[in-house]
Amino acid sequence: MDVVSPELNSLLPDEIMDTEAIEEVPHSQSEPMHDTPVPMETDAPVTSESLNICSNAAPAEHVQAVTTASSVTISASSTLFTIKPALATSTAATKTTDSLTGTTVSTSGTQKLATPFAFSAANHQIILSKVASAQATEAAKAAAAPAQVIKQEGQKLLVTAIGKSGQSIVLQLPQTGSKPGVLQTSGDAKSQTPQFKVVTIDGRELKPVVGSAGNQVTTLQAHQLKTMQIPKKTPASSTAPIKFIITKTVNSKGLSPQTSVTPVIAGRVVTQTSPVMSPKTITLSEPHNTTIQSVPGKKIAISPLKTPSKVSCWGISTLVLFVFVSAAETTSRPRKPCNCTKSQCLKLYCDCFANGEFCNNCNCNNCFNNLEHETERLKAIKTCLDRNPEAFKPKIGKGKEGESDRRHSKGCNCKRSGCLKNYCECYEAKIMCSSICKCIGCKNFEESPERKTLMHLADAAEVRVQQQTAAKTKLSSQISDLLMRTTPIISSGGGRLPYTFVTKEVLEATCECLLEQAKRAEQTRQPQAEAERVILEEFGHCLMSIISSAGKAKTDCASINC
DNA sequence: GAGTTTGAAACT
DNA sequence: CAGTTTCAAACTC
Repeated sequence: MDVVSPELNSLLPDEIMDTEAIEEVPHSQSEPMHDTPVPMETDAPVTSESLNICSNAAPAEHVQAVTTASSVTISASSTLFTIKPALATSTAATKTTDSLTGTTVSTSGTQKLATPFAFSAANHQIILSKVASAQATEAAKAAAAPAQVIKQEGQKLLVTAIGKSGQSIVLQLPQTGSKPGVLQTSGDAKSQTPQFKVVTIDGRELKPVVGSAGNQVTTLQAHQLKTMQIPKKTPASSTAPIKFIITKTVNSKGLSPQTSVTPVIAGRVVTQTSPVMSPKTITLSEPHNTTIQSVPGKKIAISPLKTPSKVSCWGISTLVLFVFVSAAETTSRPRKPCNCTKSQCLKLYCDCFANGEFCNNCNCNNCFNNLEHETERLKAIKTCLDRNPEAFKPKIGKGKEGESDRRHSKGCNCKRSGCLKNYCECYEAKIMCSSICKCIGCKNFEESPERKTLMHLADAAEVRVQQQTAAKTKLSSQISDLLMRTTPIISSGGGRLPYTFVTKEVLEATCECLLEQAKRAEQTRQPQAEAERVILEEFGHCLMSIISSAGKAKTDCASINC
């Protein structure tokens, strides 16, 4: 379903609508852009910068963004970006390569990124990107082009864009489908301001949106989509945000309406650098006042793992912050706690770290995989990526044509397990070994009788577990029901069953009676059978007394209530 | 729960 | 790249 209105189509360049070829999308004609990969290095000065990441309530283990007073690490695909404030004095130059574009990001003191700044929420992804204009002017350079998604509420995404002098913003929603769509804000051609775009991916439907100038919140509807002119920046309003609410419609892949969504992240790309010669460099850093804003204590990490299937590449590479937003999703996919003892959870031995997540409720010792040790964590991430640029990519990917849909990206190397135990990463992922596996004595292939037997056993076990679970649920339900029916107290007009009178005192008295009978039987040297009989008989008397008392109490109560 | 086995990750 | 060591999870008892 195309969620973009014809009206919008006429307003925006066709390529924006092409969600199938987002990487090759040329720039708007009104906004001259480079149509070649952007050089990632530039000596252009940094004008200003701001990266602002916050989370309202995202579960710690799912929100992946790390920011500190000194740096922010963002990774896209296998790329690691370390973003430092403009005033950072570090001279340690680092380079990372964007596997998607093949370009290199260099850092030296100040991180310069010829990339858009992007982030995502849950399975849908939002990419905010700052796109440099080839003809950007000094005025444009000075003007910030910020935006940030503040949070998500149900089907709505609240996006804050800080107004920029003379900048026009067009918001366009993506087409549905599996490929990324584009939600773009573009700079005003006349003012030659840098472009600014917002991208959504994963085929999520977003209702076309538009915001009106001024500091207000607007729910944007498809028919409202239009070009918006942000008023000239004034000192008084320069920091005041213009807010948009992007309303997300539900599609087959969407979150359920009941999903309690928490957001997310706010990202802001404020400036770009060189206006003419190297307009593709963007500087990101943290704002002065805050890092994690909305919800203290909530962890935010930038995951090097959660990579989109495709990332916008408008002549520039893309930074993507993957953010998971749903508490419900968290509970539905709890991460197994790690038990690392020696790795400080900063090596790929640690599953949490390997999945780009913070340790949370783990059993690890000396854990550094947390916000308190973000410097070390960032360094460790970089080390891993230096060693293997695909270290954080999912190991289970799509196989070659003609092969299974899913296969291990590297293949396993099992020698003794026959690839039929969870030691084997293929088996653990419930996929069969493939031609790239180097395993010895593999039994994890389609026709393997051992594998079939194991599968049958596993299926049977699963059925058994399901049955047991169902039985437990039913029993629990029955108990609850029984308790509910016996809970009503006298004052409510209901009656108590006799056993509710079996208090501690009554039990003690009953036991004393039974013991007394036992003593008598022993003293009179009665046979054991006779002793048991009198004890049971006494027990019956006790029960009758309890029942009788209960009935009497009920009667008394009824008369009182009358 | 302790000890063993296993194979990926890390190291040389 | 190959061999070795380290590590944490899987497994066994």
